[in-house]
Amino acid sequence: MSSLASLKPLEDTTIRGRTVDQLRRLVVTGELAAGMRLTETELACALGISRGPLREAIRELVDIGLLVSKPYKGLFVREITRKDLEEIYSLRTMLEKFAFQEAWDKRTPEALEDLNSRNERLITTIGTGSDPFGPIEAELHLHSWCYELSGHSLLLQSWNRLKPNLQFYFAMHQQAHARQGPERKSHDLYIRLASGTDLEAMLDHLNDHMRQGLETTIGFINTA
Amino acid sequence: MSSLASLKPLEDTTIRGRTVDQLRRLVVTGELAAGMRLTETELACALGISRGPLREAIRELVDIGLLVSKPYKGLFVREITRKDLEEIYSLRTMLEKFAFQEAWDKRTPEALEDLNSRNERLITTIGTGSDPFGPIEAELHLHSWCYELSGHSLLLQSWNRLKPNLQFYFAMHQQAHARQGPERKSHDLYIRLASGTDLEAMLDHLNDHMRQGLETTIGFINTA
DNA sequence: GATTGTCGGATTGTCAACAATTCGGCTTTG
DNA sequence: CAAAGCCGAATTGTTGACAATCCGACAATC
Repeated sequence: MSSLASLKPLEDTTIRGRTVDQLRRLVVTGELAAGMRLTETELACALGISRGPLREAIRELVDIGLLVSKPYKGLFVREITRKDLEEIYSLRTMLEKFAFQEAWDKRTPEALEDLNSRNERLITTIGTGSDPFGPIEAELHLHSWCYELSGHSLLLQSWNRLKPNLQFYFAMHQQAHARQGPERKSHDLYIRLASGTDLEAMLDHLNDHMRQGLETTIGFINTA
Repeated sequence: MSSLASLKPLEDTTIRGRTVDQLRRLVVTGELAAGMRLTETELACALGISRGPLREAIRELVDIGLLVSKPYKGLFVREITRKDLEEIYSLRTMLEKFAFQEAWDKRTPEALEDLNSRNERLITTIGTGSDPFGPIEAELHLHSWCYELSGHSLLLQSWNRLKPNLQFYFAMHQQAHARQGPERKSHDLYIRLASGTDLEAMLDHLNDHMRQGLETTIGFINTA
């Protein structure tokens, strides 16, 4: 049983699946600069695939919001305005509060252990400065906890759609400020309240947590 | 200016766009029965198009949740379980409450007039029994008001993703019960509170409104 | 001088054929 | 008789070529 739990889902073998992953990575890491223009033919050539599966992959990223398609003009990497960011954060706040409400009574000891291990991983990852995007992923993985625990598949799906946009913005912000991502202490209270008995306090904290995240990162957006 | 405002966006000219529309219509009206098996080749043949654009259209509907794709086995029209329905309603309740919070201070006289006209249209549509799906669309159009008014594009997008699932279920339920869709009076209080000054009362009513909608329709689902 | 018409280049949209993968049942084997 | 291996049909995945569309700039016209 324990050996089965350590099994990781085998990597997507279809070209479309791999292309989605790769394009998403390229976008959220900023390797494809925001606003950059792409064309299907170029991309297909660069990736060494044909346009069929590429188009399907592109359409998925467009749907998520990472790419913007301007018909007959080209494909563009999304740019984030202040309004976009505010929308992302306000929707996220609401989703996460809902997730905690749904997950609250499902917090078994195992689940709380899982939460702690995610936090540990975040702390560890912040320590090692090798992969600059590791901490971002670790933080989002920590926050995914409540969504997964909620057992609400539609909610989890919404979160998974929102996540890449956050990832994208985090990386963009990190790059612009040359900073090392999330702080070590910023999630201590989050974990403590999430493990505690006061749901209302947790929900209140989420408002603060999110607002703080928004405010500390909103500075350098040009209010286009 | 007034003549320009009456212009409607010209219908999607791409095969993919039209296919998405048509497939969605077929699914939400129940013309393609829930659980029904489809194959790309069959569909492409029946629609008179090739598999390229069809695949892209399919993928969009799969993403929304109207179709489920079982690789190498076929494509299936989604089936709705009791849990699905509860998830749809709980998420919708949360989204709509949020929408009203965001839209509350934006309720201009014009906006309220718009709301009333949507309600009028719903009442009218219920009267004429020609198109059995008219009332469903009219009701969803009424509920779209708060999302559109909120100015929150991400929120509106979430609603637009959820909507077809509701539509699908409404039609399914209506067909099973041979009923004429929404009641005339069921939205009176909704409109009155939405036009009023007590946001809290509106939010409370949304809880009731949704729970009622869920309870009156949950009966015939086989709890698979 | 501003509006309308036209043309070339670029991009996306579409198609039909081909390749790869999977599943279910049958056979084989111990 | 149970379990593993194998085979063929069905389905999706992929490709490269072709067609339709759109944009921007330049020319023509009023």
